[in-house]
Amino acid sequence: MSDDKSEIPPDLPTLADVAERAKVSTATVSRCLNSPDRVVEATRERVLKAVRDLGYSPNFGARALAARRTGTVGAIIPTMENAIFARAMQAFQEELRDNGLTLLVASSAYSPEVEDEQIRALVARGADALLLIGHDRSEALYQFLERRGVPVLAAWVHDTDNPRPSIGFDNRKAMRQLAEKVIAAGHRHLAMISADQHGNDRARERVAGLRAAMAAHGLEAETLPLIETRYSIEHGRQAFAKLMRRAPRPTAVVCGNDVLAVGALQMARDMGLHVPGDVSITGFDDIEIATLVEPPLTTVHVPHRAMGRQAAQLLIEMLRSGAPLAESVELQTDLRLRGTLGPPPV
Amino acid sequence: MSDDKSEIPPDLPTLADVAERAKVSTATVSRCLNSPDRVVEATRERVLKAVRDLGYSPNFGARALAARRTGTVGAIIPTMENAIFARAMQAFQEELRDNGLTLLVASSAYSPEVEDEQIRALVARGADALLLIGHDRSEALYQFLERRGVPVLAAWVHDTDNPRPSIGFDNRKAMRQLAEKVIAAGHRHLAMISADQHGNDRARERVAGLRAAMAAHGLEAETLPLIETRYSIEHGRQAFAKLMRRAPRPTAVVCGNDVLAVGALQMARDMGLHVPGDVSITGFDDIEIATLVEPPLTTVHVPHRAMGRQAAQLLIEMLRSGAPLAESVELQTDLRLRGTLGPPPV
DNA sequence: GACAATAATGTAAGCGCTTACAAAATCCCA
DNA sequence: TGGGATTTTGTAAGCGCTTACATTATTGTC
Repeated sequence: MSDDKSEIPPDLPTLADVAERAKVSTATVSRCLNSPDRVVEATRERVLKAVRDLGYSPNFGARALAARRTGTVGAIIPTMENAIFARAMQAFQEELRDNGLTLLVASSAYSPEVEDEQIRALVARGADALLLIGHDRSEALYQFLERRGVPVLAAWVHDTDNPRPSIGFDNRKAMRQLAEKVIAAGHRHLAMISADQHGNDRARERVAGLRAAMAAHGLEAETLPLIETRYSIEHGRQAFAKLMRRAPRPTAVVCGNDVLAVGALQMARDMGLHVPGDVSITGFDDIEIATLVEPPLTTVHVPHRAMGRQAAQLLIEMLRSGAPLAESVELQTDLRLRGTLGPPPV
Repeated sequence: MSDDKSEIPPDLPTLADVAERAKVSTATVSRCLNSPDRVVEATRERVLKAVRDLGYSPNFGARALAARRTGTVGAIIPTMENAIFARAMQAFQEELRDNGLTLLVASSAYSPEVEDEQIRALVARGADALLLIGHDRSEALYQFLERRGVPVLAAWVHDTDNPRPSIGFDNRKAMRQLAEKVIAAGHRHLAMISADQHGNDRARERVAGLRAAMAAHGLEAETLPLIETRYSIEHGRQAFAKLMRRAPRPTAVVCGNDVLAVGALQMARDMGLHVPGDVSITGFDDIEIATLVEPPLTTVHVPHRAMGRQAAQLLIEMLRSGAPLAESVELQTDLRLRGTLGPPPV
């Protein structure tokens, strides 16, 4: 509108300018850039020189429009604020980059509605493929993505019951293994702090894993004290305090992830409770803070980097083959038994 | 090439389809979507209904090509692996989103070369504007950006000597304030662990801040034991161990950021040194881990969220006005004096 | 009620690239 | 060395949208 001292639109060189300078057609220039081996060397060099001389770089929109793809992959993660997804995203991005693709990240704040919106936004922005966390989302959304031919890969989960492609691990099994150790340590009064299970299959599976272990050892899984709360240290603190007011007081608090566990640990310290002497605490994820706290956290180690890297590889494969289906990949987790788990107080 | 069971390109509805269904021209549909108030209500409703019925959503490439902008803002941060930039980026993204813009993030791994490459990649992807960390980069790069008319904002710095727009704080002043406290506590043998100063003005300024404080109090700033290392807990550990072998042994180790400080703290513990009894340690940034460690870290608090949010606002303003210049904004940091700083051992 | 001003809509020309197809150049071997 | 096979290059038709400008409808004024 009001163009005060409106800059003159910096008139950038186009393909045609390069073509003219190199005395070839635009098609040849395009080939030089996209499939160099379909052009004879002498021509290619001439063209590339023209590109350099002019400082040419292709117009993204035009390329996307003509090629009907953008070379962009989207990822929607629940949060960027803590380290849970950071490492995997870093690896994911590196691998994409090595393959000439760009990453577009958005976060959903653990809200299915926001996630829905973000997915549509990323697709509208031209994401060629999508990485999502978990499987839990509406059928309508999956249809929308299928209709648009956007391949989707779910990370952080491996669930043989779900046919959609995924890269991840079996959350239930992993939590169950950990829970077995907790029970083996002698605990009978367990409690859990979890993320909201709504729209979060990882959280649900982890709760189920704990319950399964309890049931297998004759503990009443149905009456497990369980608090669902947001993923933050502060919420972990509060949930822990609430659980400690229960009677009988839990001797072990299993947390759905490390962030909650660190909050619990802090609150235990503030309440003057000794860990693991008075109460044991476990986490899930094995992010960096797990080893920073004192005592270090007993948790489930998740291979974040491998998951990120392989996620990229799978997605690239899906993109190449044009087939929306890929085989799901299961990664293994392993237990990290550290200082916060011990026998219950006598 | 080989199209095994190649999906039929899902033929998505276009603007023209919507126009036909709503019995209007494509121009009117476009207006409904981009400047709804330039269309009378009845028409608008008819068009929006057609949009809904058809499940239409605009083609990104076409829109970018025709409108000569993409609605995308790029950010290049040194790393995604730790929390230093996470919170600010989260706020940045939220603010952009509220204004209908999308964020494209890349990381440079603290390498100027990678950063250069990433900047060009983001611009090639059609970033309309860019958020970068610090001012340190080649003149050629700035020229490239200017030529393309891409507004750039530097975050994490405020340096009145540098005319380019920025949002951030005075790293030197902040570190100096902290150093004054360290010296006031009685320390005479200081040491520092910093990030590589090359291509990192924040690191440089922080070192300068410490030196300035030392000089002001008659300490030999030139002989300050200084180790430059990568930003990771492990590197912080190693650097700390090395510094402790110096004679005279430093009584206070000032770290260029919290990640290094936490590594130092861990190593102190492993070496059987009491903090702050035997040695004081300070950080910079005040990220979450600062309060998780024991004792909690004395550090400089940086207003991450405010920086991220305001960065978005400034960039939006630059985009709107078309003017590549904006006034730099200085944010205030403040000291968080916690458990890791005490008097030197007697 | 006529006419100018203003608002709403339509027409159509690109935006800069990719790619199917056509044409030209080069290669290979009898 | 001729002529088909193959490689290299050119021609030109879009890709789906925005927007300047033209046209038509509506409003207000006297």
